[in-house]
Amino acid sequence: MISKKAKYAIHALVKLAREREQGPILISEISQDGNIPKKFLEAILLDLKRAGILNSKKGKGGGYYLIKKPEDVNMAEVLRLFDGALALLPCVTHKYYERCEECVDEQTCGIRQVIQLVRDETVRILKNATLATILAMENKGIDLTR
Amino acid sequence: MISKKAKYAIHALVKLAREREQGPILISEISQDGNIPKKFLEAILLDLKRAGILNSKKGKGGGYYLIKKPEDVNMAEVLRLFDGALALLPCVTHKYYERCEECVDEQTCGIRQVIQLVRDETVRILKNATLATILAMENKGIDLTR
DNA sequence: ATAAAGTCTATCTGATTAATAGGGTAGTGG
DNA sequence: CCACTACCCTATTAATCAGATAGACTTTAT
Repeated sequence: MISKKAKYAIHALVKLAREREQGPILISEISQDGNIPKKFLEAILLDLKRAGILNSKKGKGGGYYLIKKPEDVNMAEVLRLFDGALALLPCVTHKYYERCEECVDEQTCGIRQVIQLVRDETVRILKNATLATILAMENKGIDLTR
Repeated sequence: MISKKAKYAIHALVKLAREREQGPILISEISQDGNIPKKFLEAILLDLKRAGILNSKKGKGGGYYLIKKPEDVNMAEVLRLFDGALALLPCVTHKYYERCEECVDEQTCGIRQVIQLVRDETVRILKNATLATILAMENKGIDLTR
């Protein structure tokens, strides 16, 4: 399961992408719109700013806005930012790699190979899922799951 | 990330499948073999017994043994048993379904659709990964990740 | 009977998640 | 230049869960 933090982040990003023509958007507006605790959201948006996805403007008429192009913000990046590795085991990640003590030979470990397959597919799908494709799906009412 | 409990469970199952011709295997042997805390492992094996995957025999010569065929025990089942839903969001699960408050229209929610895709692929791979296929991979030294 | 082995109940610690509070600081319009 | 707005920062908290441990109990083979 992804954390609420990541989920809130995605909702905020989708909103910011959808309304990116309208200038900076207030934290309080995003908060109300998405049922997200305001203070909690502040921290999330800050993280996204530090990650170079958003920027902010203070004072009257301020707020947050997207600086990356919607097609350049993918879900793999966002989930990694808030929840760390996407893989189900530390031994199949790059950045968060950790060896399993019980593993005699990592190269032939059957469990590891299965988890690796899952990870590869997950990353592939999440990298294809950008704010642009998400918006497109919502606009066109396409339902991929049917 | 999957819990240690699930990981321990898989390791124990693989061992029990590998050595299933040799009669019941002691908790303590599985424990030592896999660097798994014995008391912790006890609870895990009990869960697997209650789930109808293992059976046990008390007293001398006792221990745990597989009652399902290795090809009938898949990783989706095991992970669900210990970690609950495989999906990344509660709104795309069946058994653990929970609606997102912020979701206006679930049918067209772009985020949900992406997560649904990930879930479907994950389930597909994990259902194909049985104890039998894992053993086969280890025996033949096949490395799917290369 | 007795030793071997699984079963049950209870508890504990530490980490993490989610959230809240309250103030500090800095841009911006008038 | 000043007041307003809204971002920024620190600390704390409650709840939950993961992981692990302890000890007594029950069943079974010999």
